[in-house]
Order: sequence, then structure tokens, then C-alpha cells
Amino acid sequence: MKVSREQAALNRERIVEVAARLFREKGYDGIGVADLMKNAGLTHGGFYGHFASKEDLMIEACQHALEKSLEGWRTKVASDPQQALPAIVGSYLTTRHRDQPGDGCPAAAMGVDVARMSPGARPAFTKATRQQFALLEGLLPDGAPEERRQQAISTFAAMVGAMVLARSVDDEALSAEILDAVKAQLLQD
Amino acid sequence: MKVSREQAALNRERIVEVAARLFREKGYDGIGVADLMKNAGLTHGGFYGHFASKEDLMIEACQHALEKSLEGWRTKVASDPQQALPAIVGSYLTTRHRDQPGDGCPAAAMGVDVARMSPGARPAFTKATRQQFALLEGLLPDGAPEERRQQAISTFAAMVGAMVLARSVDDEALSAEILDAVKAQLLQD
DNA sequence: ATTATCTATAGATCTATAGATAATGC
DNA sequence: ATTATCTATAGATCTATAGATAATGC
Repeated sequence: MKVSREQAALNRERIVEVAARLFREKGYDGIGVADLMKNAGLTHGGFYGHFASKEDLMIEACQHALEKSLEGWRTKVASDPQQALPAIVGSYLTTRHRDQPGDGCPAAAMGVDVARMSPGARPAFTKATRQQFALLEGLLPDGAPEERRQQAISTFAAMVGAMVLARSVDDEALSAEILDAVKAQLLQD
Repeated sequence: MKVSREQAALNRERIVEVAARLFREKGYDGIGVADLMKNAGLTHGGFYGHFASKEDLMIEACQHALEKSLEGWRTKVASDPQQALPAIVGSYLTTRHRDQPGDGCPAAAMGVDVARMSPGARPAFTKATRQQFALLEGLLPDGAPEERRQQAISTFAAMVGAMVLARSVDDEALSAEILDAVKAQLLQD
């Protein structure tokens, strides 16, 4: 039954990855430890050898999801700084992103859960949010620093809000209109 | 033990009001039927005389919260149409609203829950979202109808996203900065 | 010998139901 | 007599733990 130390480390990583996906899809209270472990190909009793509690896993899952998300943005900046802003906004405000919350923006998928539950995961969100604002600020057209900071914050807020709204309505046309309208507004200049 | 028909109707209303508040505060999975009933001053066995299921209550609680929210906006429009937009945006993007999700915007507090769970509550969200867009559209300065529609959608999206982000970070200064930055951007013209 | 994982289960909590109770409303 | 509410509980599920198992790593 025992596996190598190396394999155990891989198992731990897999649990975090599975949790990062399923917490975004179903919410913190929407998926249990047993189901998470089953999705990672393990039994639920083994969970507590890797994590002290479900909430501990939530913290690691948030960190993992936030890092992956920022990594995606940084890849776009590195690939083509001039087109990074439309690339980030354009790929964010898609029906594909809307329909795959498990692989999408942590703020839109888990922000409300993090705000509600114990404070453990909030420092990671705080740090990542700061980094996202700073990254967007660097991509905005020249202007007064204060104005660019405001624009960066407003841009990300509009993206997150658009995704939350697009996911909460059950009319496909309205949902797509929300994504398209915010995309058009953010990329107009 | 029995109460009058009239009192029973009041009890039902109270359950919906309590649910509308606690679902926004704790999420659909964050509060149980027994606790909801205790908060309404009743025992949990009596719940199923009023509602077929917990999910049924969620639907009514959403409708109630959405109607109250729209009512607040309409009151501002009726009181002073010229200043309604800054009044709505200004009172939305406050630390007071951020710290009282139970009495605040249903989209920011429950939108993610509604998107995740069964489809019962989504029609109410769809209808209310349409009405909110239409109301905001009427308050925007003149311009091409398409442009005003886009602006109305973007305005609400930025409000909702700002609230989700402001609630998810645990740095008071950053949280307030998010609210203030989006407020300044939305009310600049 | 150590330890990663598994089986089994304790104890708590959740939704929903059954039957008793007692006040209303015919 | 009807019915709104209460008490009690069934059955499922959830987090967490205890002890067994068996492969790794000294």
C-alpha cells in the first residue's frame, strides 16, 4: 500500500490540483474530502497524512490556482507586451472561460467563498490581487500614474463582475452579451 | 402550538427574509434548514409545511432579495433622477455595503452560488439582471443606444466585481482602494 | 523500522419525514 | 375537523481519527 517518497509528493500535488479545480467548480462546501480524494485516485483516509484539515487544503488550492492564473497573464506579457492587454481581456471574457470555472479565474470562482470562510486563504488572494493590479497597470497606455492605477483596478473589477454575472443568468444571449459588452468597453481605446 | 392562518403567513415571510439574509452571508451550503428556522424563531420540523425543499426556499429568497435590491434603485431614481446614477454607484461601493452582504447586492453575494447550484434560482437572476441593466441605461448621459447599453452593462459588472474583490482581500487599505477606484472611474464623466 | 495508504468507524450535522400536539376556524 | 407547529428520528453525508497493511528506505 505504501508508495515511494517521490510518488507521495506527486500524490500530494495531485490532491492540490484536483482541489483547485473542484473548489472552483463546486465551492468549498460543495465538495467533500472523500470525493476530492477519489478524484485524485486515493482513499479519503489518506488525506490527513498530507494535510492537517480540509481548510488547509483550501489555502493551498487557492495559492496554486492564483499562481497558475498569474502565470498565464505573465506568459501573454512575455510573448507580446503590446498586445498583452487585449489578449488577457479577450481570453478572459469568453464563453469558454465562463463554462470552465474549474480552470478559470480564482477571484470569480472562489472569491466569494474566500470572503465568507475562515481567514486562512485571504492573504493569498490579497497578494495575488495586488500583483494582478500591478501587471495590468503596466499594460495600460500612458497617463498619470494615479489614473492608470484606477484604470487597472476598474478593468479587473469589470472582468470579474462580468464573469460572475454571465455565469448567474440562464439566458445564453444575455450571458454572451455581458461578456461582449464589457470586452468592447475595456478594449475601446 | 397552532397559530392563526395570518400568523402562519407572517412566519413564512419571516423565513424567506431570514434566508435571504443568511444565504447572502453564508452561502447556500453555509447554513442549514434547522439554523434558518431557529433564526426565524421556529423549529426545523415546521419548515416543510411552508416549503417543499431547501432549494425551493433558495429560489424564493433570491426573488425576495432581488426585488428589494431593485426597489432600492428605483427609489433613488424616483427621488432624484438626475443624481440617481451617482447615488446608486456611490452607495453600492462603500465599506458599509462590503461589510453587510446579508443586506446587499444579491449578484455579488449569491451570484456564484446560483451559477453553481441547481437551475431553479437562475430565471429570477436573469430577469432582475435585465431590469438592472435597463434601469442603468436610462440614467446614462445621452449617446448612441448601443453605446449606452454597453456602458450600463459595464457599469454594473464593475460594481459587482469590485465588491467581490473588496470582500476577498484582507487588507483594509487595498479593499477600500478597490471600492474608491471603481467609484471614481464610474462617476468621472 | 519507517511511513504512505487503506479500511473502518466515531461523532457531528444535514435534509426530509412521521406522528403528536394544540390552537384555529368552520 | 382542520392544520400550523413541535418532537423525534431515519438515512445520508461530512470531517477527522484509529489501527491495519504493505512497500520503501535505512
